[in-house]
Amino acid sequence: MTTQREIARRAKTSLKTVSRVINRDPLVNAETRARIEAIAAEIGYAPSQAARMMRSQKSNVIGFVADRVATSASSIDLIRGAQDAAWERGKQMMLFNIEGGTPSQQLADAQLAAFRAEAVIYAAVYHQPVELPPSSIPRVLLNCFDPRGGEHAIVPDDYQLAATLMEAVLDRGYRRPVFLNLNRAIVAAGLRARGIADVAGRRGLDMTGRIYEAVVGQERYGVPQFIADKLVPELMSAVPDDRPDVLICGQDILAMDVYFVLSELRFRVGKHVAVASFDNREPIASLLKPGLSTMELPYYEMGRAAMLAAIDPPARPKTSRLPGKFIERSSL
Amino acid sequence: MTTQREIARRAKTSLKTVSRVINRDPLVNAETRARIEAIAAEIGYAPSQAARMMRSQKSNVIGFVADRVATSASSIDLIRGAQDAAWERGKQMMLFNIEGGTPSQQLADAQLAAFRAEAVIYAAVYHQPVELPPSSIPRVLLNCFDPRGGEHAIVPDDYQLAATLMEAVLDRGYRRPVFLNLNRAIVAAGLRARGIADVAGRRGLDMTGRIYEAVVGQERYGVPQFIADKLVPELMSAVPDDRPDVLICGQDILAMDVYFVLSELRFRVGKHVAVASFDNREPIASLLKPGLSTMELPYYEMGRAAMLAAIDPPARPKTSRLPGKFIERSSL
DNA sequence: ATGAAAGCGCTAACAT
DNA sequence: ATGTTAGCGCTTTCAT
Repeated sequence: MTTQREIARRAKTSLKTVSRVINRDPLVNAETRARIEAIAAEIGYAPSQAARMMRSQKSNVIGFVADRVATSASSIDLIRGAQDAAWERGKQMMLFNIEGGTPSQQLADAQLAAFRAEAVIYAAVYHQPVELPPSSIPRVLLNCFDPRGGEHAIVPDDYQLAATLMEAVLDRGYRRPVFLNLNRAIVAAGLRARGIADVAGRRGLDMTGRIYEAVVGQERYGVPQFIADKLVPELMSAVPDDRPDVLICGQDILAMDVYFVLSELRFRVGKHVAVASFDNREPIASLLKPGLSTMELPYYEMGRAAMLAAIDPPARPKTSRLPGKFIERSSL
Repeated sequence: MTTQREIARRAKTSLKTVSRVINRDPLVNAETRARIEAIAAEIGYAPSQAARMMRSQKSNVIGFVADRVATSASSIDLIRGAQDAAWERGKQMMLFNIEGGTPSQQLADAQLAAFRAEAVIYAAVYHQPVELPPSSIPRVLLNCFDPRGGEHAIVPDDYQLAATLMEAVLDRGYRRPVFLNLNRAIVAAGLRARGIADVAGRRGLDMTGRIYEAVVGQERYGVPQFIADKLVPELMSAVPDDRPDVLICGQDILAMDVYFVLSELRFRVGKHVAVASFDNREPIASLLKPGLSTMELPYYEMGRAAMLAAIDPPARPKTSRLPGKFIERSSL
């Protein structure tokens, strides 16, 4: 590999002048600059990040520790958002996939320390509280938060997502919505139930007894245990005037399950009963027939926000809640 | 950050001895070692990767350039496989997501050069030929290959995948299979057609006129254009004795589409007609009712193989074809 | 506008 | 078994 010293030798100038040119310092004679740039290009000079890190004591590295995230499809967008933001700000993101346990956690920490990472983003698979051991470098929690509120966190605004979706549902004239919610243990479930109930209440609709826990566990590949095959037939067996006119599902893959159960029962989605959901998990959402109307979770934007917060840490820890977007297809 | 010098000062020993302890060089007195290790732990010493890189002229960094891969769900497994293998071998993988074009490609190259990456893995979204500009560092192509054969490549063995699937189909007694293949422009399509036709021929079945191109384009989120809604009704309108008894789909999301079309036509999958496919794309494959029998693409193993090849480059470029695994569910 | 010198933290090479 | 010296490639500091 060629060095600045080599360029200086060829350009018959000093090391420092070469350094200035490489670092775009304007205080260099235009002609000298041109000559140096030509030589650098010719010999294929590439600055050594290691030497820079060492001398400047700045690594420009931000760690991204993904707790099982890299296994989960939706969270690629978290990674992409963070990567893109890092790139724009001239930072190098370093990705670590850990499996919950402390052993891999510690290995990741050691690597991050060795690279003198300036900050770490810790991302979880689903919106949840986490209690992490204290960290010596700035940390941003992504899709999770410190229940004691001591850390900067970026999470989806599940209350807003549910409220927005409920408004869309009611705007379209549905009056007998049922919400097939996530597992109660999941933070999002509580926030969404409130968002839905609040909007309903404001519109003179009582959701009491219309919110069910339909997603029981969380499994590999994000395929949890659903109870749609028991619950949906029950709900749909009511007389037409009591029967739900729309099934709001806590996640797209539950909606997919619901589609199958409904089809089994000879109900046609979008005709006999509407379906709406949360995630906009592609390709499922657009491949279902009819296409699934669903709230898109702001994962890409969350990834970006986390990276920006990691690069310029806010003065005091705060939690940012990012809104989701309603994606309209024909199931609603 | 503390340094080895600081440890040496406290331990009243030399820098080099500390270096030996940190690097697990056995030629150190056990007592000295213990003392140094205690001090290191106490002051929270972490070696500087930058200094190591610089002095040893070894970066231990392997680049992973993902051409739109990080957008695509299935290819997370490529990344996980590579990451895990890198980890085991003490290497740090550096992930770059590029968008096909040369501008981001060049930025990634510059970063990799700056970090003095020892090798690069170049991964494509689907099995395809690629012609890349020559690279100064060892390169491994993942899920793609150099048509001139000049580069090391890791690809799925699409011929084997199709042959294995076809054997499973015929073993189960199906005699009127139809193959809804991928777009002809896709390398996998040709290999699979041959695999299926060869196995059929060996079993006295002629696939002529039974292989269709049912996946037309390749789009965002891996949702291409399907022609199942035209083709399947046509195929299924034949008299029962001429009608396909199994539809083999080129990918799981096409299979999902086929499920919907069949349901529309009042055919029940697994009862009136079987379905099989390629990908094992979760959660779709296990969420479909009945569950989809499908050939799992060996992405995780491919990622691993690519990383191992990147770390220990083979003497001469070769193409490794990795076999897939039949995942049995009840659609077949 | 340019340059000289020092040194970031570590390990290779060579003593002792 | 331990220590000394030098230097990796760069940027900081301080001259000129």
